[in-house]
Amino acid sequence: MSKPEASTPRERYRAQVREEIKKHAWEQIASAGASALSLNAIAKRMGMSGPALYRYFAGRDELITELIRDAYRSLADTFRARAEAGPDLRDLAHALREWALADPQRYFLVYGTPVPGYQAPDDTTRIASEIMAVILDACTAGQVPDEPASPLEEHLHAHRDWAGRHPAPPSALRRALTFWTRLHGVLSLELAGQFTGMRFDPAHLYTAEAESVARD
Amino acid sequence: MSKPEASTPRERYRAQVREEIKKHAWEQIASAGASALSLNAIAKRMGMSGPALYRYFAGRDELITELIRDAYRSLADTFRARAEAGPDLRDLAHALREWALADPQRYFLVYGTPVPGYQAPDDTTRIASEIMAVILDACTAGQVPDEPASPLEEHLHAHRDWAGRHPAPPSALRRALTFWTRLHGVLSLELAGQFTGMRFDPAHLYTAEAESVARD
DNA sequence: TAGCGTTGGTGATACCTTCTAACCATCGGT
DNA sequence: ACCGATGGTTAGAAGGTATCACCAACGCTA
Repeated sequence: MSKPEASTPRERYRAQVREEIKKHAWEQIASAGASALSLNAIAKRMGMSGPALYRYFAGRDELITELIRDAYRSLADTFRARAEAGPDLRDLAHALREWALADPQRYFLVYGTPVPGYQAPDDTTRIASEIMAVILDACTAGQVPDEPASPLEEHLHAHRDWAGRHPAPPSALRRALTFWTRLHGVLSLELAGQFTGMRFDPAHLYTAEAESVARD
Repeated sequence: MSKPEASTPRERYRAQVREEIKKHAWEQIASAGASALSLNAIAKRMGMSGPALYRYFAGRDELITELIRDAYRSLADTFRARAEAGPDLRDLAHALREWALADPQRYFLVYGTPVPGYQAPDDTTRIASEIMAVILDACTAGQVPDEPASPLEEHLHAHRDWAGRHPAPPSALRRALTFWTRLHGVLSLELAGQFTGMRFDPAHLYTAEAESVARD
């Protein structure tokens, strides 16, 4: 999942055990949420007792941090993979939804409720901007160079540090952000179960929102 | 906050202690998130020891459920209060953002990451539909009776149980949902700190999204 | 091949949490 | 003045994180 190559057999064993720990952690998170993750329970399921896990992770926080990192990487990978088939916003939107529905708690680990004190590791921001670059590509692609910029677009263009060195016009900056926020809006509410009870199909709403960004 | 009137002095005292417990709970949630809520810590801060709180709440879950209920009621109240000044979507959007920024963790308690097993109490769905009714009012107000309905609007109209007996045309159903999802998309990402690092002002993006629903 | 440092695993322990059980005090109505 | 309902206490079970001291086993090196 992360580092397939290891030189010595010791390191290979270590990496393998770490992966097994993470595997059990994901199962536990998927079934009861991240807040219910228990190192003790993982250890028991792996046949070893309690404190052994501390040889592989400094503590619960470091394990969760590692899972967040993996989730980020996984999302970035699926985005990049999809983008290689052509920079289409609808495709990206569909890939995002597939990825989220495959494991809702994994989505929430990345985009869900944050713990007030917690600081995401700095390399996740690098992955986040990698994701944003793919979106910016797709937003820049099908667009005519420049129409007159709206006030919002002026503002975003004035603070475009987050776009890095990407040559996206102001309108693409705005479209990339609304792509992100609109899809997250529908998706997170759907995954949170806020639509259950209402009988409509969230997929239709989702594709309509994706369309609203693609055509404008 | 919830039941100001009580007959006997005993019940009055009980209600008062319950409110104080909730007050401390909110402080704790605001500073460390809902997952870090500790009944023991609350009891200590109130000068009484441990299990006394179980005379007032059956357990941690019931306390959190009560907080969620209060949060829902608070949001519905601010919505209704704002709606009495006239059914304007921009005003509602502004009221929502104010309410969310006042206490981000309270927002996440309502719309944030759900615990897989947990079931929201059924009376929250009643409050949720009350909120939705206000939005539907505002969406129906400034609208011409009927343009040709889009496929999404047809679908929503075919499954309009969630709108109750509200006389909203198909276009209003769609606008109400996108109002909800688009604003939640910007707001939740902002509150989660996903925009920190990017230097732009989320307020501009938020008002632009509110505008996008108001004008269409 | 013998030695030995590094590494992985163990049980004991401290300290936290939720929550139950048993006991006691106090309030308020009859 | 009595007595049940109510509120509060301590003790304790069960389970969590995390540290410590100890032990075994692996693998490199002399």
